[in-house]
Amino acid sequence: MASHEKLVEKLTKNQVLVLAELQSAHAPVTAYALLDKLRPQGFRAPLQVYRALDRLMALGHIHKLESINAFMACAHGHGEGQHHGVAGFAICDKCGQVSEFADSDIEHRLAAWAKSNGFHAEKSAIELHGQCSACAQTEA
Amino acid sequence: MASHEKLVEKLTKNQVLVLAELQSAHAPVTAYALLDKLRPQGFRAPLQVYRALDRLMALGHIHKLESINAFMACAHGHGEGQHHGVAGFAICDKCGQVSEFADSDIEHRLAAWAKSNGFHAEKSAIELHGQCSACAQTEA
DNA sequence: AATGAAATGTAATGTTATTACATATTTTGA
DNA sequence: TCAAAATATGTAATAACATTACATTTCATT
Repeated sequence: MASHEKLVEKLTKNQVLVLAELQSAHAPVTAYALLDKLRPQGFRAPLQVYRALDRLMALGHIHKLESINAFMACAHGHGEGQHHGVAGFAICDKCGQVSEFADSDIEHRLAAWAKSNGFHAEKSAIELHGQCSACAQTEA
Repeated sequence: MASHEKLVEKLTKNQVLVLAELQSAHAPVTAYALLDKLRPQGFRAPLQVYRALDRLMALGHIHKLESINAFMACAHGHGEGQHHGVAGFAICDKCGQVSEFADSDIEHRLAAWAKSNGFHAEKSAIELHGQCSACAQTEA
């Protein structure tokens, strides 16, 4: 049991607040939108948000969608044996809906490219833009 | 012959200047860095750069690296039958060097995901971060 | 030359993110 | 326990990236 203690990450108050906001959003949220939502809870400056976001990303709890400068709670759980592979995102430019997906083939291809080119990859971003199923049907 | 005329895109002066800068850079450049480099050529405002960048991206001459807010000339040519697949980028966080790559397997997997999920993809961004071969050897 | 479309110029502002520094809280270990 | 060290927070200012709005010019076509 004691051997687990190091693994049990403890989130600080600000980190918990930011993560909770993102989890309840079920959609990407920008840093400044988070700041506004958390003002009632005492947030006053961007840095409070960005610091929490940095830590939550490092822990794998959230993702940054680089192409829209917004953040999303990770769709997967964070239990014991949960392996987090490379995540991909499909972003609907009409309605803003985002689907997270994982594809081990893509992961393997990226790893293969990295290996054969001597590139030491630490993180990746895969983002698709277009229209989601619903929006595509509602005529272009 | 005449049937080709519509296909021969003509770049404007500003677009040519921006593209030339990016091509000679052999590395990603930010919009404001481009603005500064082009001041001697008469550029005075960000919008002049952003407008040219938008058009060059639409034409496939350049790519935006979403994760670093910078732009790069496309590594491939733009001759007649040149098909431009999905491009991936490996960005070295140590030295800033960027390698562009194309992987048709990844392209197919993304297309397959999109098809089975009814997502109509229009563009994609694939960006790896880490250390390039040279930097990884110079010890972490 | 007159028209309309596309491109350009300019200013102001909006949005996203970081630096710098001060203060407070928590952890560690003597 | 208490002081030192490490971690987390607070606050202000500023930097970096991007767009809106509107006026003017250029260019292809009549």
